[in-house]
Amino acid sequence: MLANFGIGALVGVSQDKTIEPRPVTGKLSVLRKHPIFCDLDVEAFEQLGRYAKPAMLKRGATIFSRGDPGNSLIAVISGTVKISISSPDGRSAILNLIGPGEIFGEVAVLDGQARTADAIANSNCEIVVIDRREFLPFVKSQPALAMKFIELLCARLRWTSDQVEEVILQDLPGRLASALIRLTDRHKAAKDSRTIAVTQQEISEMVGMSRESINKQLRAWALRNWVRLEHGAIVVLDVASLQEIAGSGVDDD
Amino acid sequence: MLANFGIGALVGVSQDKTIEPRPVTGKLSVLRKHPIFCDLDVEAFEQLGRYAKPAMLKRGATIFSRGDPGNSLIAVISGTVKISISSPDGRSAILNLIGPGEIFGEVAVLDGQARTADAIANSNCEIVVIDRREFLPFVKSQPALAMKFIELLCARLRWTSDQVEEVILQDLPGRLASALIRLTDRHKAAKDSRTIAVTQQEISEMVGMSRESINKQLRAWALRNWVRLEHGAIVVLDVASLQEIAGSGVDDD
DNA sequence: AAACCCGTGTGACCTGCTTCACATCCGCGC
DNA sequence: GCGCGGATGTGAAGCAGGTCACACGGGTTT
Repeated sequence: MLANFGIGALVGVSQDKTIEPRPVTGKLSVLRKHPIFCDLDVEAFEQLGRYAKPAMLKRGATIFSRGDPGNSLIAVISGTVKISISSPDGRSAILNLIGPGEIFGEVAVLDGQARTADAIANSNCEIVVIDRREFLPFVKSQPALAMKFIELLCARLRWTSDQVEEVILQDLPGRLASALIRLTDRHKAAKDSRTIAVTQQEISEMVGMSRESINKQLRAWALRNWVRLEHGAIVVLDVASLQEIAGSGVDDD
Repeated sequence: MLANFGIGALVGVSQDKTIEPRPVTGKLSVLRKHPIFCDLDVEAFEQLGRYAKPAMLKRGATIFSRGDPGNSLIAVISGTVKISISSPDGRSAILNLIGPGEIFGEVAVLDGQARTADAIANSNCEIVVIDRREFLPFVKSQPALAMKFIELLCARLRWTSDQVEEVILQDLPGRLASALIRLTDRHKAAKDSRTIAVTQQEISEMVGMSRESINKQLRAWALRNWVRLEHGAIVVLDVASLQEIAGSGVDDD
């Protein structure tokens, strides 16, 4: 049962001595670059490392579900995690994709409320979990950290507001273009900034439109060499043209 | 000129000046209840009062526009302010309505980036403006305040995520029902919790659908006594039924 | 009271997107 | 290599909701 990969597995990982040759710090080095932690002094970061419980997840594993108590902050070491919500009738929407070196689940940890969305491993993943009871005092002991979190939350808020704006004001081409641009921006740290490793199904769920419609639009753009379609990935060739579409409701085609 | 609608009238305090012995602090008392400020000690709050520059606005006045530098935090004393965005082709979307005792514009102040939306007085308003250069140091001098802002940002994030969810997953009845419920929740402090003082045009912009469609749906519900429609207001009569619609994509009608 | 303006109410038509129903392609396990 | 499942490609048909074009009503300005 997949449920085993859930909270139980995550929280209880402390006892694994076999998997862990070096202390957690090795894996955690990806996190060192994250804006939240980059300014932390060495001792504090190692302290954090002691709180972090590592876990491996198989694709499809549930990390937490909407309504769960927000007991932990999660950082992704490798793989990607999908933050999504789903309606009773089976439709689902992807709110965010979290990649290596990023963290998620901070809202519920910080305000103590229930999780508002589901977190599911989108590929095989390596993550670390930090318990709320250890993390909150830690934040309070590091005054600068609180400001960092404020910045993080502001960034999230901007990202989410952008989504609202797109979905309400723009039509299919506009939304799709905006989404592609946001995704290239996000991954610009990666080697090939223009290649976005997502399926069309995933894009459709991020944008809130049907997979078929997305495919047709992408295809139209592929003919004009604005994008190139690959298996499980989209390569953005002409950012400027997409920005044109995203910026104003002007019709293309 | 309508401008001398008078502070007294707006604040809801009687015109006679006897009620208002002290200047700014009196107006600011509305803010004292706000979660951000309620735990502040007296001196700190008065300090804040000294930073606050009061202003009167006529309906339709622009407080800031998207792209402006985020120089100030604004608190509403009386009236309501509309946070919205608009596309080049004239369509516009309302992200939030800010009422008396609430604050807005904190994101840009906290992260130093540009404003992502427009703020416009939705009625004649009395506001106070706090400059970023005074406010940021103040926040840092009050450690508890940073945590308060974290909570505020979390709440905003939840509000905005809810919006994304609604807009992506739900159809017209669902979105409308959700919006009405959220609005009744917000105003439950007011005298009549079930009366929402918004026009149908405004609702349509919050929900991202046409005014006509909204009207037809509301009318259908009015026949069933789920709501009552008034001039510039909607009275929610049967919250449970609306929750039913909002909760699952089940079709009504 | 007449003239406005703004919010509301309502129908007829139009369209962008969904749904459905497929065919195809690619990668991967056996 | 063969088969299977997930990802992609594509057309036909339907419908939710948008757009347009009105009419009404009530409140406030002149």
